[in-house]
Amino acid sequence: MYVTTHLPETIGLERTPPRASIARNRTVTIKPGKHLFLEGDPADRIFEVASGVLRLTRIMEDGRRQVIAFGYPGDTVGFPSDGLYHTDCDALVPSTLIVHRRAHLESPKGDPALHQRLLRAALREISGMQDHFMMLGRKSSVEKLASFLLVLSARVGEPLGDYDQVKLPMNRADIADFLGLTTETVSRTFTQLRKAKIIAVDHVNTVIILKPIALRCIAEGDED
Amino acid sequence: MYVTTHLPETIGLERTPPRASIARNRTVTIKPGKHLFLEGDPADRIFEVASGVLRLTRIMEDGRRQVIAFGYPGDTVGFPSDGLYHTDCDALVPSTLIVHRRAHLESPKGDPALHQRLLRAALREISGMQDHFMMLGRKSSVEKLASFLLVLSARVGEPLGDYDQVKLPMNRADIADFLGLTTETVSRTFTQLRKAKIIAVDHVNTVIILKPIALRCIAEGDED
DNA sequence: CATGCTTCGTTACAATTTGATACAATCGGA
DNA sequence: TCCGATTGTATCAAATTGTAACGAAGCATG
Repeated sequence: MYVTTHLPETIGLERTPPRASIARNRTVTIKPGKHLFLEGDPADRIFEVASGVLRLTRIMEDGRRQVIAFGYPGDTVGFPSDGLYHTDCDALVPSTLIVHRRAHLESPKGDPALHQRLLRAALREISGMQDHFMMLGRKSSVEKLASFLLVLSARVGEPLGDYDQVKLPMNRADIADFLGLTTETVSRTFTQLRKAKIIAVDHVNTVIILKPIALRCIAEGDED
Repeated sequence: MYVTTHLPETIGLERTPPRASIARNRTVTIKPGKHLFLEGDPADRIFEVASGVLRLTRIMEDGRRQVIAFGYPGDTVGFPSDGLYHTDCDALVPSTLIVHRRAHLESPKGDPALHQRLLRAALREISGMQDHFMMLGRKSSVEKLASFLLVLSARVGEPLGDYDQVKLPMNRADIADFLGLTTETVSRTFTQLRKAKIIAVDHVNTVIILKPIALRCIAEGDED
């Protein structure tokens, strides 16, 4: 999910290019469910999310899935290694992306400022992933969900009266696969936070954070 | 733990510079238990492991620890974000490191080839971390340990008769914190693999892989 | 507009894995 | 050889998962 500033959202347009034939345009739009790239595809382009939400996943042969990250506006996705993408990437909602050539990441020739920016994004990515390791390896299910909601709240929360409201474009299975839990556990944990009046859930995919401080305590494991 | 080729090992020398005052030498040595840097330190240097093994960790306020990675020869550690290190790093055995200035990662001026190499290392790092996500989030304890031993075997295994031998410079707690388990579970799982005659354990910190194929099956979750 | 289908989320209960605790065994350094 | 740290083992508790059932929401069809 990365940790960056958020840009204003715009609604994605129509034209969705078939994957692997992305034109040399500066921006591109992608519809929900459509793939931007797959694991193993040659990675000639790097994408900055301008609006929408992307989902980066890896799948094991037996079907187990890990959501590596959600790509929110301001995030950069598609870092190559050995010239290939190492995750699948698809859109959760209509999204618009700024397209960069891999060459701009690899060499400052042509656009040193862009090179610099992509490089910084890669380093931020490493740092963000290190945070997530702690989450996956050492946090309990409540701590995971609380942390997740807090990060989303900081990134894309919208004020609603005195509270903060967070829309969840992903379903429970996505959250589960992101946090290393099962959907049932995610569901049970939502209920637990709801019953403790720390959050309220509206229409399944909107969360209102009633007690942000309590949520933070839980996320960090202060007592229970 | 990263996935790269291994260089020949050499024994670390005497002089251990105090952290944060690393000279402008090209290489540096570090003794077991000594810290190369801490989370939050200004990150002016990037290090390539020439010999030895490093441990990168993050610690939560309540003491919970996550081993982010082990740094083996060929690995690069110390990628900065916002000019700071985001993990602690110390040595498990005497280690020698090649020191690079951060500037070489951030700009090709001065040494374009080095810039290129550090950049590639950062991208490999991202890819390697994505692998580890799957490990932490979606694998069982046996699968985790089997995967771990296989990667070590591929990276630093030594032939021993018909088999492959792996030395473990880290203790059970390190392995546990790397895999998101407890030491007891790691211990149990070692025993389990030992009783199944898939590995043999010599002097606690040397593992002989008796059935590499069976180990791979377990690592990938083929049956049980 | 009603119907049936499907997907998704929630809940209850059982099963399993993992964690906690305690203690014995082993290893390595003094 | 002894001592302390690490590791292994056993037992029990707790947390998470698996299973199954159910209800709500969305969608297509008649």
